[in-house]
Amino acid sequence: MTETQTNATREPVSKERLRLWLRFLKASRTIEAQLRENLRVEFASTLPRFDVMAALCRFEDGLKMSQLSGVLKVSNGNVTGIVDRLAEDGMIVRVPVPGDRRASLVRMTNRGREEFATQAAAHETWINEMLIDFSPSEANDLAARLEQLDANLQEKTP
Amino acid sequence: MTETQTNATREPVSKERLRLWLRFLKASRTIEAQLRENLRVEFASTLPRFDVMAALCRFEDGLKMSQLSGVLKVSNGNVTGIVDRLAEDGMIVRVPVPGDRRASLVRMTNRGREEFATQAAAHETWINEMLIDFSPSEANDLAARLEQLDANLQEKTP
DNA sequence: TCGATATGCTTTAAACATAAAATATTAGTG
DNA sequence: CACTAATATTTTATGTTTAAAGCATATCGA
Repeated sequence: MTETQTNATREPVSKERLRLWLRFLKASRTIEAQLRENLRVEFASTLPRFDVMAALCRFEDGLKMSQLSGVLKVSNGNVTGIVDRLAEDGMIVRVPVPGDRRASLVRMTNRGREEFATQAAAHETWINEMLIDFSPSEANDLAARLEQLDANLQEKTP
Repeated sequence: MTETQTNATREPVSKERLRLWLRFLKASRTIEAQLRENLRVEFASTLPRFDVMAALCRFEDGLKMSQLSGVLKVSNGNVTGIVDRLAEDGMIVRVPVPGDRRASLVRMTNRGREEFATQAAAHETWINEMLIDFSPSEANDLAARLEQLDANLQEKTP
């Protein structure tokens, strides 16, 4: 059975969707590259570090390593290294979990929260400048659309 | 001068744009992760390998290493390794350039073209399924919008 | 309780990524 | 023709990322 036949039994393939993905990916990479550069130059930091701090700031009670890698969609082993370095820099701490000697909670320190507040403000400004040609309401609409997309994708691959 | 003052002299920061970026990034990562997984499972390959083959298929006459890294926007040294592995697998070949003993053209082999055709068809199907809740015309509109965004971003940072 | 299995995390191996140095070749200039 | 600069690529050093293997600990059913 060929691909063409497989598709024919389902639904015609839309070239438009492929095109959308290619544009999507390109824009995403352009913005990410700029953010990386900005973080490196302004704060001697990286996007993964920023992401980890952002996640931990959203969850005041801390997150377990596995939860963290789940939230960030990054591999388990990867998180270990990033957390190691952030802990060395005093931004976060590992706290033992009372009932479970395998796990540890990762939480922000006060110093980390302070530092992140500064970085987050700058980050917001950078994004705002890069996406300046989206009006707030257009941004809102598109954000909602993307949230719906991601929700659908998540439920396809749990 | 503080960040806040800088913003005040320009334009109020839009929370909506930040939200848009966060959704954008999340969806992008979800899709990319799925593509990586699919390429790994179905074809024992990776996204960078796919990207190189896609670029070489677009340029039938082959590309020099430096052109390839330019098209893909990755560093020169990086391409060397990916091309080495693809060449080992017989997907591509390095051809000496007649007038210039420094350079070599990288081109697809027939086997590589065949293999890529299979992978590209699968790739298109995966994307089509993941973006199924975008109608072709909505996909078209959004793709155009993103192309415009990326063009604006490029001209900001040449 | 005990053995199997699941969970939480770290370590490891391979691929990928960048920047900078090294190598080789070519082109231009006096 | 020699000297310099430019070009094309690879190598090296360093670091990131993922998948999978490896420990340690927990949980659950017989």
